[in-house]
Amino acid sequence: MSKNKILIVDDDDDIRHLLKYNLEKSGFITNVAANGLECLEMVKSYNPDLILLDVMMPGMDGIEVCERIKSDPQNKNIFICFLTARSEDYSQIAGLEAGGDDYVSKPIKPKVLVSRINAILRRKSNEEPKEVKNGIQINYEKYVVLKNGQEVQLPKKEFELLSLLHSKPNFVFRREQILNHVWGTDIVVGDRTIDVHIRKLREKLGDHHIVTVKGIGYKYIT
Amino acid sequence: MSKNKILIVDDDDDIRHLLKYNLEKSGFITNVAANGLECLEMVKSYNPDLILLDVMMPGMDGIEVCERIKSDPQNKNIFICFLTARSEDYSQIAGLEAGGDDYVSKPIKPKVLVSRINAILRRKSNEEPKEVKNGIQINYEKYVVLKNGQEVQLPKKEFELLSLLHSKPNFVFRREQILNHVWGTDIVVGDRTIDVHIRKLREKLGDHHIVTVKGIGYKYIT
DNA sequence: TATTTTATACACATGTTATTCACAATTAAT
DNA sequence: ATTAATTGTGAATAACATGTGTATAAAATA
Repeated sequence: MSKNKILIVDDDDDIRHLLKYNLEKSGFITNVAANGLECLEMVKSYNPDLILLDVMMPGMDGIEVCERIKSDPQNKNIFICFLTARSEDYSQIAGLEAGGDDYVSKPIKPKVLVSRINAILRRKSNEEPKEVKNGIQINYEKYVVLKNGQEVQLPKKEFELLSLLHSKPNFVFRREQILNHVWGTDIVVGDRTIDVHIRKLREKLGDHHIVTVKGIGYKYIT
Repeated sequence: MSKNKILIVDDDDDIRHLLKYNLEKSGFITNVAANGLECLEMVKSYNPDLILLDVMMPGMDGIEVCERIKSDPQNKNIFICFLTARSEDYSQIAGLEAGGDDYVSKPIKPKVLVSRINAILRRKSNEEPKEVKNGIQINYEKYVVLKNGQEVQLPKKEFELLSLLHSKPNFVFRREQILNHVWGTDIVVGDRTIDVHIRKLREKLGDHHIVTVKGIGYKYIT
């Protein structure tokens, strides 16, 4: 795999340098642009694999830039990751609709960013649709579950619980393991909490997906 | 059994030392790597039995490291245990799909970690002879017994009892040994308890697998 | 703040599993 | 063959784990 080229687009000088420094340290090839127009030009000349795109910029904002890039089919395999301030909730949604592939909230933690970038690039290389297991498919980006193609919105805990079981079908997760991952090692919840969430999942997805292994835990079966 | 070699991979210095200290105190041989690349090299030179692998690392993240390791069939019996923060994206837990065998959530409690590691290594030593013995095969992950390919769900005690006998075919386990393994040294049960469980196993699996050795105990025959 | 949704708690119902026990059957040794 | 020790068996019960209805707390949302 050749090294991945990343284009950093932000009007803030410090942020550009911070990101450039960290990403190069992590083995990426980078280039920078200070505004939307520069960015559009760089896309042609530099041909990046991924663009880190600030949403809020003077002149053309990130969303518009994204739309313009994505409107050219030639750029369809350039991934775009928005950089957003935590407060700008709207831009996140709008941005993803505009064709963004992910977003990272400021303040940016380099470690988080790198790992997120790796995730995006991994997704790129996979590209294959997520596996459907026993009629259930999980979309981590949208945070929804697809049951026979139908979107089902699950509350956070239920989603996480299902994700966990679904991630390794037929593997029996011990209650302790489930607790550690969905609730965390320090948080203490009652004995019946897992059961209740399992019940809700069964109500929503049907009884035949999650099997109880008495004395041990639960498993998602295929 | 020779001591088990554990490779600790984390970019955080403190965590590396904490883990190294605790694991060595518990009798493991350890070595450390600070990032994915180092890890890959250590895999070749150090040949660990188990890798504790941080998921979120700058540069190559844990999942990618895992994928690379597992892609080499030579490494198929190296166990990988992820270290994950609870907050991390669940798509990352899909690391289990990447071939991870288990995971531990941060913050890491040394005792929990050690016991988890022991469990993994035990599983390893059990799993290696994944052999079908006299038509019966045991799958520890799924917690099921395969009788001529048919899955049979056994209650916990029965499963453990069968596992024990099955682990050493034709070896006669004394009743006292069985008691220690399945029930533990402190728990006291009546004389007939073992017999009753043996009976249930025979009912479910057929009479010709477990043989009574009068005055001594039982054995699983092949 | 009011309202709705989500998460947890808890008591109890239910079903399963583990254990006990009295006695029958088997075995090995005398 | 008789005996003593040991194991098998059926049925009862204890112990336990999980499911469920409902209440309440906490969090998210309007």
